[in-house]
Amino acid sequence: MERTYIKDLKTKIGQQVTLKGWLQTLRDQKSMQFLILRDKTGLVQIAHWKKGNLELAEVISALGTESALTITGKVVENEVVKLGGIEIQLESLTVENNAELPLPFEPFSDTLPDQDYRMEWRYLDLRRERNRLIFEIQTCAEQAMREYWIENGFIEIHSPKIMGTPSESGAELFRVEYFDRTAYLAQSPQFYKQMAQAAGFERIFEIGPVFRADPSFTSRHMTEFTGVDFEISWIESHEDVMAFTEKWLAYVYQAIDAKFHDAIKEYFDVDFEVPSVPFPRLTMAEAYHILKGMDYKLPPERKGDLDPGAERAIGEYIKQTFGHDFVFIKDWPFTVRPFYHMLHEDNPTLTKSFDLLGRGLEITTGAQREHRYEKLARQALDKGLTLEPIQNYLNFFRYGCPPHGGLGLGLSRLLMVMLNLPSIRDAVYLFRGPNRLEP
RNA sequence: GGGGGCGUGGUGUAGUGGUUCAACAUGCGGCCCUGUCAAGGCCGAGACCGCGGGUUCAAAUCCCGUCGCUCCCGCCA
Repeated sequence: MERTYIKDLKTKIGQQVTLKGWLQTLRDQKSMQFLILRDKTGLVQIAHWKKGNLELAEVISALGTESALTITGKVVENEVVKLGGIEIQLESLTVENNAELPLPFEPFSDTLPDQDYRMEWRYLDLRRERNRLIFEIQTCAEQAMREYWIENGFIEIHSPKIMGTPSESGAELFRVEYFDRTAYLAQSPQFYKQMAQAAGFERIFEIGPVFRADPSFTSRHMTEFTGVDFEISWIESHEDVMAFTEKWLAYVYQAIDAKFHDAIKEYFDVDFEVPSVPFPRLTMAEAYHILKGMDYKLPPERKGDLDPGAERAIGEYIKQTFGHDFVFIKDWPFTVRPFYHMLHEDNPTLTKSFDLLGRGLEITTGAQREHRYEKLARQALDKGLTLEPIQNYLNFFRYGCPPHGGLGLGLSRLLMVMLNLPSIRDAVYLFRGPNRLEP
């Protein structure tokens, strides 16, 4: 018999249906048993008169909550039933997989175990609709990103995650055995994205894993995460990248708003808003001026940079002044940027780069890249790098590479901002950190 | 890598020197209840208070070390 979803039951009054789902609650009384069944569309009560089928009553009595069940019964209206005024009169029940008792924890309890413990039993934690919703929203976000890219002529690439040479810095790379050599896990698709520019792809994107060997113990870092990257050729400056980014993100927010606005309010208590375009922009110099006005004292050793406290302060300022969740901070000093960011012609101490902050959290770094071989090599040397290890990268810029720029965005960080999640561990399917390799 | 906080039955918490300090909630087991609905009632099992050492007549409670978790900083997405 064809499966019916719980949300569709009101159209099936009087009919026999088959439901599949999990046992949320069992109320086992003297003469009756009430089962609350949950599927991804809702909850419904199932009623069973014990004397009608004593054998079945015994099976039901032995069920553990969270057991996976297939049940068949007749849909009846019953005003007495508080759960939607509908119930199923049970006819047959199959235990697909009984849940052992006791459960490691009760996923639907008012008080939940701490996050680390829940991670051990992540599949139980994910049974709550609030958690499943995060990944439905992530799916929607990725689809909207792709739609926007594809409509704008982008090509999707999948760059390798195993690399032979440390690329950007080397310090944060995981080393892996590769037959009789050492290889490294990619900490960014940066160089491969740029290769696609030299290849004449003009506009490319990639959504894929990124590995960082940083022993970071914060609520916003992971050693493996999903990076969202794109790169565009023939730009005039980083302003073009920012202009594309804000329209792209607004499109993503629109798609999510259309589908999940009410659910986000219900489960995350967030009034989801599509951000207005353009996003506010601040130069680093302006950001410093604002921080000074707010009496935020930046540690002196952070010259030219922002610390997380400063980012939160700026986010707060932007929210109050412009009512906006996002702000581009642009024109960062070369001292705090990688060697491949392009310098301003009229002020070579500053780069044509930007960060995007969402609610005071850094979710993106982008820039126009330096595509002129001599200048790029000079900048690498100025950063104290030697050219030999990055020669393959430098070669991209020898045979007609167009001017280009792009960005990298942390997918889980974007979800944190969208849903106001307190930790990135809420926003990722399975967390990987310095002390977390399982499950 | 540096700093702060926390660590009590399966889970979440209370207790912060002794005398009802090992408690409460939830979950689990049993019994009861004419249809319950965050079900309810009664009974029961379950923690040597992370681990090691120390102070004290006396330690879950104070001190030191250690491990684990967590947050902040550094680093970044």
